[in-house]
Amino acid sequence: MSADTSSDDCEDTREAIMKATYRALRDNGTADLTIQNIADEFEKSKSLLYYHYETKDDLLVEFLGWLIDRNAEFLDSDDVETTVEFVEAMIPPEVDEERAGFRAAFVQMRAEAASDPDYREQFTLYDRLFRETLVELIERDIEAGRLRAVDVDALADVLLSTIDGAMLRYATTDDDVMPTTREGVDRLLASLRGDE
Amino acid sequence: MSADTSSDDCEDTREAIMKATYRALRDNGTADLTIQNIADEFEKSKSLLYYHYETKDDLLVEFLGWLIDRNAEFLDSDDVETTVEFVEAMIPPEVDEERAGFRAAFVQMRAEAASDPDYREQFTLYDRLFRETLVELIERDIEAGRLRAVDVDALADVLLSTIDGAMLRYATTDDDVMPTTREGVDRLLASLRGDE
DNA sequence: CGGGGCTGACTGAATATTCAGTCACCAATG
DNA sequence: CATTGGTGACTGAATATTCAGTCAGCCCCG
Repeated sequence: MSADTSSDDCEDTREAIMKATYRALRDNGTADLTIQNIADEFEKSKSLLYYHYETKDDLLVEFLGWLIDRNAEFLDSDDVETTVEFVEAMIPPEVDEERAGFRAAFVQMRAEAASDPDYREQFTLYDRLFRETLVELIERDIEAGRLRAVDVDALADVLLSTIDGAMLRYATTDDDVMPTTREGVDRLLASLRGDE
Repeated sequence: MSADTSSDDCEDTREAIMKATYRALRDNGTADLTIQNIADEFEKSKSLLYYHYETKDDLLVEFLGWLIDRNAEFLDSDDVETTVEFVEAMIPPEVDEERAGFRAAFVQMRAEAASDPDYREQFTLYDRLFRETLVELIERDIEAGRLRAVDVDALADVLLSTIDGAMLRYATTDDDVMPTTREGVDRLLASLRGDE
């Protein structure tokens, strides 16, 4: 009987704060991700951030979860049934401005994990989840005869590393590395199809 | 007749500052990379940092170049003659504590490039250099018959993305993704050897 | 009229940056 | 040789600035 879809000011505001944080991160980078910069992207006041979150760290922890969830959505929205579709969802052919900003934000948060244990834990879970998903897809492809029998773990790790690497390179260089990388992965997977 | 190997206080000091910055970054992360933390890793005084560099940003820009040069050295030190050796140099089998710290530092600097144009420019050049190197190695392998004829650009991009992705995942998760990724790449390259 | 959502002005601590001055060393000069 | 002046490396203390976090109180809706 609880009103789930009612106008929940609190949740709406928190969601708006997440979006503001996202914009501030995307445009300014982690180095300048200040409470003030977040507030500037937010329609309401800086003080309100402290009404909804204890500290800046609190806010950022929640934001990291939010960002990771958003990334996972790229897999659900398209229904991904095969390894090729997984790759296609993560290294899409078309240039998408919004997604470019998203990758910039994601990469910067992820790099923090190199020195922050809490972040690292989150990204470890994220990495395992994606890896497991990929392993299942590969196994299903092999069973269905869409893929030659291969070392599933090794292939999953290569694909995941390639996807993450393409994202890193895309976010941190001026060259568009996505199309060529994608073509290479396609050829690689094609060569692994059932033509023993 | 100019003394090239003379004791050059200035250059020695600047090198010491680079090393101190490296240690501060590796241990504290970009978020806590303060002038004070750098000074703590440095045997001389904090003021001296400002004697040798205009601002913190100045220092960091020089540091980025230094770090990138250091990374390139991994290729020169081992003499890399084939694609396989390139991969081996970038995804080495043995666990190396020092190199782990180096990767952590490198990834954190690189992520900054997502929002800082100066950093981005540096990493664009870095990426192109590595890509060119890889292209030449692949072409040489094909000519020598060590590799089947393939789309050189596509293969180079896949390998580079995989290497960068392995580094990112290694630096930001608790799982050691290197061995499995490396095995996968080895299998991939093996399947591309001259057995048409 | 009471309480939740919200604000602007403010504060203290952290941090970057400056600066006056020390010290070792060198070169020229009487 | 002894003195003088000059210079570059360096320091400690002071200053300027940024930034997370606080607080007293407003507004509006039930």
